Amino acid sequence: MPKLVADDVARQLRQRIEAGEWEAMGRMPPERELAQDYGVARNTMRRAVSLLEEDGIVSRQIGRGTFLSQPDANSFAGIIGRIKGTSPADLMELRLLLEPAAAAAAATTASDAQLEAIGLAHRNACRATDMPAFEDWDAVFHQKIFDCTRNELLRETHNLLRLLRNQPLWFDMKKRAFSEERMRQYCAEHEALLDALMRRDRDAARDAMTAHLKTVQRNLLG
Amino acid sequence: MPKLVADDVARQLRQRIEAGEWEAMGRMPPERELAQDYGVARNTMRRAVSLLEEDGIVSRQIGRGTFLSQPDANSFAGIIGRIKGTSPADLMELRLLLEPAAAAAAATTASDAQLEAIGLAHRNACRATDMPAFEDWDAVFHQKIFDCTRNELLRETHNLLRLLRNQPLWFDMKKRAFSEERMRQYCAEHEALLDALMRRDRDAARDAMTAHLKTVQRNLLG
DNA sequence: TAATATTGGATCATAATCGGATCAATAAAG
DNA sequence: CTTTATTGATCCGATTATGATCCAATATTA
Repeated sequence: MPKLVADDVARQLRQRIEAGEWEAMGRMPPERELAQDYGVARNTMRRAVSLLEEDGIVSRQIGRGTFLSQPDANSFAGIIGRIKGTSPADLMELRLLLEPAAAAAAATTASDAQLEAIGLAHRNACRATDMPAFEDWDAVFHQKIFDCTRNELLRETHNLLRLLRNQPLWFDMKKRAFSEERMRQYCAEHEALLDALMRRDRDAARDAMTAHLKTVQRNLLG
Repeated sequence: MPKLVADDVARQLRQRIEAGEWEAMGRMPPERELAQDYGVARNTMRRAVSLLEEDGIVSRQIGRGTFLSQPDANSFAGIIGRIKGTSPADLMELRLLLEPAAAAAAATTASDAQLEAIGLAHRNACRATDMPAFEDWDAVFHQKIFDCTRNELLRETHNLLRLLRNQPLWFDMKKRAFSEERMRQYCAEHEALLDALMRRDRDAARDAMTAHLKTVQRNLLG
């Protein structure tokens, strides 16, 4: 019956997956078991699952099983595992969402002592001569801005992104993109940002951070 | 039996650790004992504990035992630990940063199939009669919008926030704030958002999401 | 201090499970 | 009849769980 039983089975499986049926365990039952449940031959079930695989909904591994492409959406560990593989482009996009907002908040909520800490990190970064030293102080600079935020979750989210940037792959990338000239540019942009913060100018701080991150984005990703 | 017993056991152990079961003594029972408790071979239990070790949750020492490692400021585990204690107010603030941007992105990048999935979640949410059912479909609705985003990190960050909202304390809060009228209002706002998405109107989608989240914020926090 | 027990680390052979692949037989549709 | 999809069967290779045994480091006890 060229009615494509496999297509039909695939559609039903897709629905069950989207309904979140096997989300908890992150994997589907074995093909042999599914075949029996649906009353079809394993070959047919194999074809049905292959369709799901072609759509990227599941991935199969010999000897292990068939796994949902979005495993452990419901566990912190699973999220962390997947977050570790994110691309620099994605990360910069998220920074552009969070950091300007943090800068704006900092402009109004920062204490004088916190502003001084930001200034110190800025001056130390400008004094740096090699890439690792600059990167360290740059990280402190951005971190201190988030510290001014009253939002603990925002701070921790930034912490998460900072950890990602410390992974080996990132280090190489930053090293390639580093140059004396760019470091001077970053310092100038930090300076402008710091000025805005000290003037308590929300909008200027937001704009300065946005401009700075776009520079970084351009340098890193072209 | 390749049923991934080790993964399963590891998940259960992780839960017991997070529940603070062995926090007092700072260490876990011996592998041999745990293996017997769970009715698995010691090799399997070893693999399960190894998974915890890889995540930095525990550390093992020959001849001494397996010890709980306290969350470090610069580890993913530490960040997660602190994130779990964040306040609803902080969380809503972060949602207001991320979700409007995601909605705007979705307006331009969503495929027709994805829009259909969002619509399906919306209709199901409107049909819901009790709070848990509505919450489930509401979660799917927002999730599907992030799925349209091309940014994996953004999706996972939203996953993280969604997980936070699933914690028991949040559940009580949402239950108190729930009412038929509010559910209808949410549905209307979802409708407006969905309209904007289908019109491919970035700005309208962003504004609709912002308006919706401000409503939620008002209802939840007063 | 010395002997013993406990605990994690490591390896091995065995068996079970699972996806991958192929083939001949059968049935349905053009 | 030709084409195509399904079936049922069989084998393969990869992965995993098990049970057993030994090693190495630490803790406990005599």
